[in-house]
Amino acid sequence: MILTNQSLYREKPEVVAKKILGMVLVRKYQNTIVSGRIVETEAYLANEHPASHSFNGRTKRNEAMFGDAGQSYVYSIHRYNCVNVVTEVKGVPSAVLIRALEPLSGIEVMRELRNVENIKRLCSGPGKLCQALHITKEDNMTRLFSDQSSIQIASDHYKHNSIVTTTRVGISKAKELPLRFYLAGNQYISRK
DNA sequence: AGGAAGATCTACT
DNA sequence: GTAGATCTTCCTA
Repeated sequence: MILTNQSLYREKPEVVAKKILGMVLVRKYQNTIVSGRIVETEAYLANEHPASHSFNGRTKRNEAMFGDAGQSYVYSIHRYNCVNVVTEVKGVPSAVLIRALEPLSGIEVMRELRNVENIKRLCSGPGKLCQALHITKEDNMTRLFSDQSSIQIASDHYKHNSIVTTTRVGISKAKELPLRFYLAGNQYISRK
């Protein structure tokens, strides 16, 4: 298991979205390592994209998207949180939403935090995986490539299946764009 | 100060 | 499939 380099995230979000598929999201939570393989992502492009949070300019909420590549952007929607990885250079507000994980370690902790037994339902959605890994607004703007951070993205050189590309989920604008990616045949994605 | 919208999830039918 | 929960942020007044 090796940490990722920050330079990985300086590329376009649709490139990063595919690169981090198959990598592992690692959370240090109360002396336990809670982790899962990233099996589903979505790209949100800088500016001019009506579906992106950054479309209407910089606000307190989307501040992290304007920051440097490789840091987290955590936002809340209804009663849940979702976590993104910021991409491209500082000042360009693009990001990749992590939509689903295949649980790897700390599964009992996930079950407690989620109050759900079925392993396929622990992390099969952006709000669910944040609950399972206890990711909150406190974790906004965490450097995911640093070994100092309590949330990281790492690689275990897993050889994954081919990547399926579809339209994004749950948004009302620009929903026709093919910017959602997931691992073919994986059982832990949020939907087909 | 109040209201509306949202990159969601669960529990029903 | 659809309703309802119920949080944060932004917009308007």
